[in-house]
Amino acid sequence: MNAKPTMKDVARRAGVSVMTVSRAFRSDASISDATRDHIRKVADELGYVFDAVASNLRSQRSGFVAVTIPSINNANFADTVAALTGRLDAAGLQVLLGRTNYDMAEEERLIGQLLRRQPEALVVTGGHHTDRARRMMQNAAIPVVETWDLPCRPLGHVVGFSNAVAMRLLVAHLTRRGYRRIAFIGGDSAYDTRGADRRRGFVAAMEEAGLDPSRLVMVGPPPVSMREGAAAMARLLDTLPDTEAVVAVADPAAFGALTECARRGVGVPDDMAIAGFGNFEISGVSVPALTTIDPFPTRIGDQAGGLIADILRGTATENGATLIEVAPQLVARASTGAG
Amino acid sequence: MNAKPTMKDVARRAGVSVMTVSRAFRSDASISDATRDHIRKVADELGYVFDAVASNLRSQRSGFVAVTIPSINNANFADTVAALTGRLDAAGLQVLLGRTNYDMAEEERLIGQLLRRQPEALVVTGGHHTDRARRMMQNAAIPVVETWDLPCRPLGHVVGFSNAVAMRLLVAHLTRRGYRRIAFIGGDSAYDTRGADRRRGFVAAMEEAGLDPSRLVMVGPPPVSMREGAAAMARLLDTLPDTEAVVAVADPAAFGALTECARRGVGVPDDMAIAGFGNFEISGVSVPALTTIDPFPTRIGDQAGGLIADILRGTATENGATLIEVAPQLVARASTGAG
DNA sequence: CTGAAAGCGCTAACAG
DNA sequence: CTGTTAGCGCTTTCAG
Repeated sequence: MNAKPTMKDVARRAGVSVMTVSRAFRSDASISDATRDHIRKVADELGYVFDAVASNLRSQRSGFVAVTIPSINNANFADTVAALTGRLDAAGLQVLLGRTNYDMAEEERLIGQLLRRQPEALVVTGGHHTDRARRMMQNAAIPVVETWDLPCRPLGHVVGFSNAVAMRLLVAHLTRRGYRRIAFIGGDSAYDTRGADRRRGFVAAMEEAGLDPSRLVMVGPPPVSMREGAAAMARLLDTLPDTEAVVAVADPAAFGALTECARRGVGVPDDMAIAGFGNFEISGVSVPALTTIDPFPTRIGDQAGGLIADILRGTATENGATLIEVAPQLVARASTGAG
Repeated sequence: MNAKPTMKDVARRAGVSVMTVSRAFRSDASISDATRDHIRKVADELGYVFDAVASNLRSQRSGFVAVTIPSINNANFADTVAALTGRLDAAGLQVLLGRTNYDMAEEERLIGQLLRRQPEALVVTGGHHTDRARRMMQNAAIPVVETWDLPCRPLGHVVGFSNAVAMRLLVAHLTRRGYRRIAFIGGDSAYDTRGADRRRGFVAAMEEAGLDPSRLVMVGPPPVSMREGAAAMARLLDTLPDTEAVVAVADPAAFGALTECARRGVGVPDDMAIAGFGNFEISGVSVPALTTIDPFPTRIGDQAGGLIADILRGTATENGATLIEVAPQLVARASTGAG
């Protein structure tokens, strides 16, 4: 065995032309079953591996969909990517995944890298981007889908929800249950734009309810870890001990806060109510279970994937930009006295 | 603006040859700084995007490293991928990630898909593969690294540890602290090969200690969720109430077991000791904190990434296969009466 | 340091 | 249903 066999080698050995071999490796092409089976068998014997790089260049179709997420290790984004991958896989498309680490500058760099691979569509998490990143995406002349947000200035398609509105659901739930002195635990707003949106939503909802929105505990850059959630709760209990309820930017932080209460013998929800965001697995299992918001990550991925598959297949109208709102839902549980 | 500009367009506009433009987009090529700056500026004005597909075909270097992991949403694998990505990124390589869903048949399919993209190296999680997958990887004539395991028949390089030996650390820790009736909570062994290795390691260690290794609670296919961990603990408390300690196949399941004890008023560690695997964030934050094994996922990713970067750069010896053992470590905490 | 010619492996477009 | 011709956009190779 010398160099890697190409279609030419398969063609020679199978006694057909290269073009026929090419057809044997595609699903739609018109070719007799007998010929296809024969060619495939010969290819297997030779250890032939189809060269997608050459195929992509000639056909000007990469089969890639570039996807950026803030973090790989986050159940919400992972669920979206899983659903998205499933939909795209069914359409013969492959996800090219990049992680921004909650950093717009890194997102810009990443998008530049990904676009070199000639993706057929681009899915980004969030609606905040650097100007250069916006320009690159617009110039790319491919469908762009922003997710997990409802951007003010959409680049193209949108599959998401308003993070601010989601927080209102939480504040409304807490005020309905009689909580007044409500605090917010979040990350450094300079980085996590979705987290900042949630904080703004919290503040706005508190103001509308005529409550003091100034109980804000900000920790380091996102994601806010369980440990940071615990530390934030410790700070809160030390400095604002009359706080009645806490909303955390996400469930892991909320769980951390819960553990701090457990360590200090602060009863949840009797002495302190706690709510999170994301409906992570832990929020349903912890004792007590955590009230949270379900943003339906799988639905987001399904919708985005379906949209892209339709557009690339030419099925979609593609008249302007699609806006698919996936409405988040309150999940009321014991940590706020519900359930 | 018509079609997407190519190097030819940039070359014409910059008054140089295509070759010079090509050089302007690489770091090593010999070209004057003035020319490079000029070309880059022209390219920016034109909105030129380097076409990696064409570059790959001609140079026969894709810049891809294919990586398979069982699940995206798992802190351990995510940490390995993050570290790996960091190392490879520094070497100008891009990760092409695929998820096997803990399924060897899916792994086989995925590897076939990934190899068509002409990756320069392949990193797989685990040392168990279908025969066809093994053959594909061997025929690919690229460096293969198996991780998170110490395979009996390595395909090439290995960066990992013995899952069985890791369980011995846990059993030794528990017996040292006086626990005798120790149970194991794990997933359906037909699927999760690493989980099955851990179960075997548990059984072997129990036998060596002269203890009964038959307290096994197997739940569904992996990953074992928190909820399944809780259900398994419930079953255990109902059917084998004299059990003194539990080892779970991974931390989430261990945490689920812990919550079931909390719901039932079973004291941990006084009435029941619990240990997990993976040193996930939750094991350090839960109340009580969970004893676990740290498999050093970041170290695995760093080592695998460094190895590949060295090999592809031609720095590595590449005489045969490298074996890098990353020894896992016991993290003793309150859930087994330690810490 | 810069340029001209050739071709990577495959498929679009057409012809039969 | 199968074959022929040309060429995707870049880089290797060689020459200046």
